[in-house]
Amino acid sequence: MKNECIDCACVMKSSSTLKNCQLEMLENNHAVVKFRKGDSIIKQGVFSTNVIFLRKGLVKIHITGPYREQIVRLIKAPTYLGLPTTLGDKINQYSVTAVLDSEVCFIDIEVFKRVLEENRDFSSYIIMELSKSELEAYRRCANRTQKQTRGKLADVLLDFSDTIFNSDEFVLPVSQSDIGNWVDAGRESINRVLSEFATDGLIEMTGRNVKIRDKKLLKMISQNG
DNA sequence: ACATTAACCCACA
DNA sequence: TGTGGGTTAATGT
Repeated sequence: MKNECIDCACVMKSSSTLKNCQLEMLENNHAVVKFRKGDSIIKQGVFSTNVIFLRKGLVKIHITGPYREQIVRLIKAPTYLGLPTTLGDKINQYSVTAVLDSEVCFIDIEVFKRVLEENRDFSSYIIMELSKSELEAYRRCANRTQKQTRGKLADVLLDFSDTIFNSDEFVLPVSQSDIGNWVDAGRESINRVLSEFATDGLIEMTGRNVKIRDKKLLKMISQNG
């Protein structure tokens, strides 16, 4: 068989525990697809029979609420996508859109389930991931309702810096109105607070280029709301 | 909400 | 292949 899946992060962190026949099963039932930024990877409301593994890139998960589009989270490779929506319901409960150019691997749900059944380590790894993700969602939920915009925006900037880009200097991958939809604020508040941060010397901003100048203070703002 | 700017597409040379 | 114009989305106030 090709060794695409062995090197592929599809089986990341569990490759050692997957038996050859299981790898082969994945190998014969997957498809690698590239997406340009802005492309839709999963559409809310559509029937789905695939689990998706994000190999490269950055995506946003979002749902259309009663009033507007709500961005739930940004998530970078490598990670599984669409587990809750594919295992929990036949119809996708949310959308996933590429924020940067991305590469994903589609895996048939039945094959995925079979590997889950056959491989304990793999299943517990998946449960761990889902649990972490749920805890993260709870934390964000509390933050979103209780923090003020400056605190939430500080969170976002720190998230970009520490988790997503691992750098104090980065290019905002999403528009300001997207950030607004994400942290539950209007785009003009985002804009206002961003320039406020800039004049206060917390960050430097040219267009979408951001350089973090005072991370300690930013963390303070993040903690104190 | 309005003014300005940047990005994009398309026709045309 | 490059340029002008027109349109739309993003941004700043």
